[in-house]
Amino acid sequence: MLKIGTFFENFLKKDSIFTEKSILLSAYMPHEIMYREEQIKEAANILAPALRLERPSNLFIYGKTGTGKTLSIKHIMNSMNSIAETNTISMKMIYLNCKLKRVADTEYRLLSQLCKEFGREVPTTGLPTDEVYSIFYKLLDETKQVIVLILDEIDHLTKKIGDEILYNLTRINAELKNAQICIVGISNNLVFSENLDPRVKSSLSEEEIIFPPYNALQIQDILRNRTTKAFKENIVQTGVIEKCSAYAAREHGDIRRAIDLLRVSGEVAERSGSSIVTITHLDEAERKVESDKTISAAINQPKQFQTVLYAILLISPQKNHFFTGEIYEVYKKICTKNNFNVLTQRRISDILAELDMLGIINAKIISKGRYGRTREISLSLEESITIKLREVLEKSLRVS
DNA sequence: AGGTATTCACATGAAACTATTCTCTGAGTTAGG
DNA sequence: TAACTCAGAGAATAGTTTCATGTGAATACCTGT
Repeated sequence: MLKIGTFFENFLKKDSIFTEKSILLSAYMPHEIMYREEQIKEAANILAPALRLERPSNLFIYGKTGTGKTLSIKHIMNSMNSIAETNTISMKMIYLNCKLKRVADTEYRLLSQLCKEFGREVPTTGLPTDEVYSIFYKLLDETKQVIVLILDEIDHLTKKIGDEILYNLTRINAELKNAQICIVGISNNLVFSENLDPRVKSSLSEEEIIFPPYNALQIQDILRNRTTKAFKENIVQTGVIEKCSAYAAREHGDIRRAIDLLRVSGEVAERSGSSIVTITHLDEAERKVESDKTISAAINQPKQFQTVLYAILLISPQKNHFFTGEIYEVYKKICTKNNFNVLTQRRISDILAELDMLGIINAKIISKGRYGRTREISLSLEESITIKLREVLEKSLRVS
């Protein structure tokens, strides 16, 4: 039997192929941002008046995931905030991610986060929203200042609770005597503003910047740059970076995925005791990233989601596509057998739509003429993932 | 044959309900002066 | 009398249910030839 102590000692002795793994984590902030000079300059130009305590134009930033939007704006924010601090300018930029669950994904929570930024804790519940509004107004208007409010993933916010807050926020300036507020919205949905209240739309997008996706060559360049910093020399075999960026370019130029993939490749290589990262490791990493993603997506869903998904997994070996009604029958059986309470078909319909959104299943609404209209559903996962997922769900739901 | 009407099996929407978590308020209680 | 406790009212939120309405095309049913 392996002594666990020896294992750790060996682990320590074996030197890592990484020099600085944190460089490949998504939280890493590089000092320079490659291929985004233009966008950064443009954004900086628009926002710079804030440093002279003039209200900048509201700004809207579009671009798909992993095109450097968040990174660039944070970069600008950091430098502007530090300049404001050293020169004692009462300007402040605040970054909020509207997608984060239980942080800023509702009107109330958004406002309470803002209050918190100004050093005033607001209870998580129990207060009327109006109250939080007036607290925020008061805090804001206490001093003469310019606030730049960055709302990342703003499309999630409006999808969930509508555009009323945005309207209120854009209108807030008229009621403030001392302070001024400027809104920077970031969205990865390119047609986001289409279904926005026209008043909000016009005032929010006084200026717009579009972040185009990186092309394969740019991704390669960025990956090389990171590789030299993150790995020891000559660790990453030639061809790995090229293939990695090809993967990412295929996925609409998502640099985050490319970097993730590179890091996991390194981890895979390290775990298998290899001293170099090869293409085989990369391939394995791709599978791993993919399956980790779906499994963690599934496991983080509520019980009922998992039950529905489990029902789908039970049907899928028999047919390659099936309908809402069939799933509902199987689902009901599972529930009664295990003493879960059975939800209505209406709800299951919504759950199926969400599973589709998550990319776990593939649902298409078809009409079978005389025989009704329904979703035609198929599982969009590889077999190996399916098996793993089934095990995970069985454990989590305690069924068999 | 060709055209129209039906009809199925859900989809989609809106509103209302439920349970949980949390605050605020004011009445009642307690302990010390 | 000040401090404390505790129940009740009110909010926010996630997850549902209830009720109502919408929908695409395969079939049933006509119609006139």
